[in-house]
Amino acid sequence: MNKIYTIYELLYKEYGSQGWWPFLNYDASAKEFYSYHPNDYTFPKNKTQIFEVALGSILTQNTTFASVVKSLKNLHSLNCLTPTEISNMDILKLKEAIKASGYFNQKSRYILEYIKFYNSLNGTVPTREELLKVIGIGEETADSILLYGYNQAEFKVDAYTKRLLLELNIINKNAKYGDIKKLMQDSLQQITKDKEKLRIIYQEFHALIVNHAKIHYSKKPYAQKCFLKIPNVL
DNA sequence: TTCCAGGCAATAC
DNA sequence: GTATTGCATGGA
Repeated sequence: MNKIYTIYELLYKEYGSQGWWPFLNYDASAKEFYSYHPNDYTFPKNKTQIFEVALGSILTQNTTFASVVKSLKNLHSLNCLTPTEISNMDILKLKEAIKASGYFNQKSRYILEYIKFYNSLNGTVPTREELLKVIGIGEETADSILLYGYNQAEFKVDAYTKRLLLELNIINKNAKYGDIKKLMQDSLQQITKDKEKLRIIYQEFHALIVNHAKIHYSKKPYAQKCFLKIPNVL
């Protein structure tokens, strides 16, 4: 009788492993420039990829990842995907490179603020509290960096998560980010206490919600064909 | 043309 | 502490 876990199982059964976060493919023979890695939970492989997650997490704020990929491609073609290289860029070139992701004035600043913070870490894992002090890093971006960059068991809530749970009458409309995050984590911690298993579930679950919501919760009226809404499914 | 996208900070009450 | 507003491009 754990509705949240039931939703996870149903989504996983329907869509399978999502393999988030997508990473730049350094293999020139690869079909996609940015690729997902279903059923492989050994990512990120190195510091470069951890930084890539943070960069993508900032760029994807209120934007589709397809637009983010354009920005990342631009940065890659300029050989500017590392903290040092980005710091040394002309600010106007940086803005131009990330333009496709929108809010380029704000996001260019956010990226530079994050790099300052990132450098101060000296390779250590940041805490959520520290991340939230960085200009441009809110709750979702912090959880995104921790969950997908540092493989920490921090559930990432987004607009889709709230919309889905609202539509399924599991939360009410004034539920805050922290309320929803706690509900998800508390529910899933009933299934296992194993931190590593939890982070994998959190990683897949958020990605599954996004995938499902893109299909059923993007256009109003929502949930016309959402299989989770069928009576007695949950 | 309008609507929305893997949010955040600043400001106003 | 909660609600509103500006930020911006790009695809459907």
